[in-house]
Amino acid sequence: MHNKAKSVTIFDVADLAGVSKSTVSLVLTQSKKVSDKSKQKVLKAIDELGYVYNRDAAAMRSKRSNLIAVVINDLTDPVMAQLATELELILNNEGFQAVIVSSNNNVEQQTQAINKLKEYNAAGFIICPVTNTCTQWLDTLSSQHSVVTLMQELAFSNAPCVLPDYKKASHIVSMHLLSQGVTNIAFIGSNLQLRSCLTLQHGFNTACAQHSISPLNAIECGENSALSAKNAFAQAYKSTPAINAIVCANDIIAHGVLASINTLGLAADQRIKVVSCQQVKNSALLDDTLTSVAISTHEIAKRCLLVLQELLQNTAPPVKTLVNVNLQIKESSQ
Amino acid sequence: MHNKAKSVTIFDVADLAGVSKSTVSLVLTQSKKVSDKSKQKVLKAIDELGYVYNRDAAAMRSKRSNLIAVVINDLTDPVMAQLATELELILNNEGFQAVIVSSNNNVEQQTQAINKLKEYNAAGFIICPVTNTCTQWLDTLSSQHSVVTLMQELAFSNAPCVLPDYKKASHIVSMHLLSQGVTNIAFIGSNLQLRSCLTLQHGFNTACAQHSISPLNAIECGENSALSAKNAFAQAYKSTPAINAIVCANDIIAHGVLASINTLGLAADQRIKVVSCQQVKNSALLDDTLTSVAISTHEIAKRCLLVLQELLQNTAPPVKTLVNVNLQIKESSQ
DNA sequence: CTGAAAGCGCTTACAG
DNA sequence: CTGAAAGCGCTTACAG
Repeated sequence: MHNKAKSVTIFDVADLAGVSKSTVSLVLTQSKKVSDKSKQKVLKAIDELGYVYNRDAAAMRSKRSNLIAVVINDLTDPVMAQLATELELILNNEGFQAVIVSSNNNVEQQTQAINKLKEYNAAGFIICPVTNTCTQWLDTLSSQHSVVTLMQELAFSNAPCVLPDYKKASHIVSMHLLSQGVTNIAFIGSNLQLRSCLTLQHGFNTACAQHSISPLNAIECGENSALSAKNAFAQAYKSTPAINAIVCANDIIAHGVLASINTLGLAADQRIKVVSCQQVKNSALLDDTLTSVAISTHEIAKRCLLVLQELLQNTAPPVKTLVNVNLQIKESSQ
Repeated sequence: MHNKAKSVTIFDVADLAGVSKSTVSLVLTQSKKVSDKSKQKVLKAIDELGYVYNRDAAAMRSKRSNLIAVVINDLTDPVMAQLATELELILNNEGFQAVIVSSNNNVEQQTQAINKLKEYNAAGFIICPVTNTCTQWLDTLSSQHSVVTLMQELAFSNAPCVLPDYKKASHIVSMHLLSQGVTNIAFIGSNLQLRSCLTLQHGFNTACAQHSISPLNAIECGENSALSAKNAFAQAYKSTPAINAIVCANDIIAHGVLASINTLGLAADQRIKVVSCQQVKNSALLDDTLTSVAISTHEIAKRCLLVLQELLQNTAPPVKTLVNVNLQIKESSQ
């Protein structure tokens, strides 16, 4: 029933307003070269006719587009969902049209989504790369389009990257722990080989070295869930009961570790101190006692926009932007 | 540096392949009226030139579009994120291009996003309405475009709606509880006036009536979080310690209620039974002992696609599609 | 400040 | 099965 009637064009608007198509176009594109009288007439006609601007036609003719693709690796990850929301808000405020797509942590889906969005003339691509994204592929894309990567760095890529200062995050939180004299300390994460996780471990190791302490073996849990972390920690504790401090990749993991520790029934003087490198908001989390590092998705989104705008203006943005992080000390590390 | 070189058109492809533009176009649109030889030549030329199909031009000329807008009210809600992901997958499989946008539970943002997507010629709109979406506005939109609403019903709207059978969900879970002889039972949710929550309460009340039991006053917690639910329940318990069963709007709420109950140190024979009407996956949730009702986002997405396709083909779909739900009995209700 | 004209990259009948 | 031609709705110089 619809789709057909859709033939109100600037021509009709011009007719009703009693001006030429050019004038209507100028009004539509916010040009100042139009008299106020004409502008009002045009606006009135647009309203009366229910005219809808056809961006496809405009983009095609002008060879410009304000579509920005936001390619998220996993929308069901709370941090990524938060980031997507922030990015959309910020992009829309700048007059872009944000288009969020999810690659579901799958290279093929990522490639396919981006190829499709090229066909829709996306002006830029903001990408949270999936784990096995190929650097060469990204570089090719980046040589032809404006692309910025997010949260996850690709080794030796030319594409500009915006991410939190993971190394600092794990470093400050580890130093905080070590300065209290803990000695048997370990790191726990869900995918130790992931680039961002390697960076966290690097910051952790550096802190240990500064305190002349050799850390225990890192603990890996199968997935990024509290349950998985709980089990992994329980396992690790069995073989290394001397452990007295643990640095977790994020709050979800820490939540699981704390639950595991609670079942141990340790005396106050044997308490195992727990900290997290990345705070994540989660409506299911109950306790607010975890020492953690806050990472501002808002700040990251803002930086990302800046880098993108530089790319679109053909100036060379920093190839890497590290966003600052903040230690929040609570009871869990006392 | 980019955006300018982008002038490889079907004309260039036709030239290199030694055929006419029409033939290239036919290949591009998957027509069968092209000989295999020509097709191969065209495909080869496309590959060599790095030609990118221009969907804007195609859409404009053909007056067809396969863009589907998925307007989510809150991407940071795990259920909605899950749903968005499922929808995208299913839509893309059917040859559509899903565009996810978030309205952040804000009517203005919702309206603005949809108006913009009209300008981009979206062929259809899948909308999770924000709480104060106006029925009249939706009906107008729906009379001009293909729109289906999701998860949240709008009173007396003409737009087709796909949602889980909330009433059945709360009914079966309440019946399960009541059949065990509980007498002092209450419902708890974060926004009792929300339409979907009213439906949950309706199923709950019906079950109570069938067992000739008057339920206690419903409990409302400020926000949909475990912490908020924990506090609200603690408060309610103080004034009504006789309570021995509680039906929660969802798992997050139930999680908070359980935490609150745990602090009470009740004897085994005084235990308060807890159930939830809507299971939500959350990586921070540790215990798997909650009796809850599973709602399949995959099934909802599938139904949604079907309804949308009917609309696009101008057949009249069911105005309301209720997706079935499944009771999962665990220890929390025993 | 306004109008007439050309053209963006495609698709679609319509002849051959 | 292929080619020539018209046109989708806009923008953009270019004259007036």
